[in-house]
Amino acid sequence: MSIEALDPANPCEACAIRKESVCAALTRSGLGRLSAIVTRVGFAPEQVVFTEGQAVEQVFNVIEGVVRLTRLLPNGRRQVTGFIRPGSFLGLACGASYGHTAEAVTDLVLCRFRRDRLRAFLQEHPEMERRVLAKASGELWAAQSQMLLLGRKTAREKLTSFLLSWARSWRRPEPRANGSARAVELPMARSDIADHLGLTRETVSRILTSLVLDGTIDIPEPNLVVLRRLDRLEAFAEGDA
Amino acid sequence: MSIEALDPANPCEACAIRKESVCAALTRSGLGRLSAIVTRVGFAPEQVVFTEGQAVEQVFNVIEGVVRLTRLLPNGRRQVTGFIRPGSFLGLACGASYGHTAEAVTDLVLCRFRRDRLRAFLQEHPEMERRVLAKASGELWAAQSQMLLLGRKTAREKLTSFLLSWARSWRRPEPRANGSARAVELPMARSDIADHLGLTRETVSRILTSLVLDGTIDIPEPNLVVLRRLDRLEAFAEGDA
DNA sequence: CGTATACTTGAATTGAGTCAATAAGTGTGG
DNA sequence: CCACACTTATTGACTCAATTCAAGTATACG
Repeated sequence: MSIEALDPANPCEACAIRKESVCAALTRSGLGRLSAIVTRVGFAPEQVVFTEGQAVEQVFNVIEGVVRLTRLLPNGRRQVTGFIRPGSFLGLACGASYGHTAEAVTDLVLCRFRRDRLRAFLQEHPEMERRVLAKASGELWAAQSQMLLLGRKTAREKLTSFLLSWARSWRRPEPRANGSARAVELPMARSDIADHLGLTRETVSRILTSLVLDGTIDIPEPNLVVLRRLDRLEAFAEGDA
Repeated sequence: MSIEALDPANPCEACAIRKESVCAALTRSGLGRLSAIVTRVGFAPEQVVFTEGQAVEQVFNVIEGVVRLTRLLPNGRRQVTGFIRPGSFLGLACGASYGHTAEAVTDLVLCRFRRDRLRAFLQEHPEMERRVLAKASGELWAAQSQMLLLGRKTAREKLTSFLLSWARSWRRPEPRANGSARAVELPMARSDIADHLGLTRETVSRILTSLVLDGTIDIPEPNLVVLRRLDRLEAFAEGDA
């Protein structure tokens, strides 16, 4: 199912997102040794990377694409606990088994490690381990923000908060700023957004249209949102409206 | 504001909750060295241990009592991100500043460490550091479960899930099992529960009464719940009803 | 004892969900 | 290139679970 891409020499050194990833802490020689224990793998949209409950034998660093983390309730209801972007790690802060299912939203390129090997590597590279811990505490912070959102925000606050935080995490592509407007790609489906925010796809749709109607955003194509009025979005996100 | 309790000799070795805490991994001599960098502090109900946004200079191990972690929205809405019971750590998985406010629900006894000192200690005691990491990944798992609860469960499912998980975490006191019933103390206010579950205090109250009326639980006093029908509670928690 | 605080209960309201229909893409094979 | 099936997104009408607002009751406290 997964496509192996064989990069010669020292692939990690050439890695596009190294600076934003946990690997940033490593020296050239460290990167060389890291290259020895890593495999690059690709996934097509909707492919499953790992499943909730599985034993954690592999961990992944996201190089390209977006990953969706989900948890299911017995009766089929779904919560998307997060969307993971390049530079983040999958599976490191898990215990013995994965706490959620990870699926590809877009085409995906991941670095795959055997967990025990990476653990051994980290023991010899405390500078990198420190960054792993920092990422983990960032994850916890994000999880708490999400609880606040899910428990105490209205539908419009949820959606505007989401748009803003997604826009902020979107560093790479062109900000395409024509008059303070910012184009943001939303590669995931409306139902993914809904399941992330504790809403239904219909509500997500309705609120997006209402934001278009009042000129706050534009949706030239379903997966592209132009944030026209950041000030107004921020006001909505804080509930001042 | 905080009361210092001066224990002589090797206080850590005598610690009642050592077995369930991160300190369990330490040998006697390790405990001795740990004693040297720890201070026991007490807090009265409603006292603030630390505040969201403060720089993390101290970290705490909960010895006795219940701590409430909260996050606020600008307009005053509150989310209780968790209730912390003895054996858990406060502040370790934070970055530079606390991600939430910690307040005493009951009378509290904490072990206080200077963060940098504990960090140095952990570097010399990887066996304990491993337990710290395990606790952190447990926290993350709990956070994700809470997201699922907040985003995708009904009020009754939320409340019954909460009662069950609180009962499970309640290991110390007498199970008081007369006919499979289990008495559980709920030291926090209804509004704390509501803010934890993303509900209002009125809804919490109403659902508790309905559970009493159909014989699933009993509430002999406002802060004591007797779980009469665990089977039924579990069914409610899963949404099979 | 009066007073504040927490909890419960009731009635009315409403935000978001459900159900149902339509529109807009997307891809396939003839 | 077009017709068909298929999926995803939007829109509308109606419903309902949970909130809001408003008492009322119990409990603790000085």
